[in-house]
Amino acid sequence: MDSSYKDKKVITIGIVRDLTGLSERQIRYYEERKLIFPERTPGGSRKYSFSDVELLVEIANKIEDGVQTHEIRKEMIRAQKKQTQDEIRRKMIQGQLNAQFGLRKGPSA
Amino acid sequence: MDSSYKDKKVITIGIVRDLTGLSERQIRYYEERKLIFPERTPGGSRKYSFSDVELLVEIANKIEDGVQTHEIRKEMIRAQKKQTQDEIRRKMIQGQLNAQFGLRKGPSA
DNA sequence: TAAACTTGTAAGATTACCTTACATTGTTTT
DNA sequence: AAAACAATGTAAGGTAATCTTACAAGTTTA
Repeated sequence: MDSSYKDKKVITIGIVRDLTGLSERQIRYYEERKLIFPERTPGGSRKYSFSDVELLVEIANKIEDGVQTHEIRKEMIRAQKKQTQDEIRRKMIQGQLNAQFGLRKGPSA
Repeated sequence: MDSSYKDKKVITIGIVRDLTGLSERQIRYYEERKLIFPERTPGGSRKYSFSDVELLVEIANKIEDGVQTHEIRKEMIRAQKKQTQDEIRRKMIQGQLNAQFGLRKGPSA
């Protein structure tokens, strides 16, 4: 529900290289290892978001700490799974509240 | 003092074209008329920010209303001048308050 | 009407990006 | 230790994206 400019995929790989200090080779390799998922232009050029840039910096830090892409991927899946579960719980609680008290979407109106 | 991702110049002209619906010709022309100021890569490619994209949409709307770039530029300069004045006034008032009461930067600490 | 405004289009050149492949160095795994 | 894998560099050849300049054409302004 945030949906700012942060998640819009509009940055080409050259800019990402400059923003992160990583090589294009590295950026493409992390995609190959399924750590990052750029979109593509009709012509095939990669497009990244600012969120992607942030993620790449985190990845680079872990790599520097000796963590392998394989490990990083597992961590990411774990974190993503947890977040999904949290969202489900949150929605369930919201559902219970609505059922009990018939509340509206927000405190307004 | 905002300085989010919104003002970082990271978007190439093709993406701006897609985001705004304008032609590259138009985008470059509005630059020629000093309505927009992209940065450049070392190789010479233009780089725009999300703010630039928003501004281009506003420009496009005015153009559609029959306003000429010349007029739009005058409006922009006027608006910018006003904003500068507002900032000066705000700082002066802040200065007076600090002189009178010796307040800190924020309500924290 | 002449001049300026706005936009399209084309040409030719250059930059940016793509994929594939091979090499290297270090680290696991068998 | 040998083999396999991991991470990265680099090179080649090709395509996409962008750049500047110039001319055309319809519209608006002076």
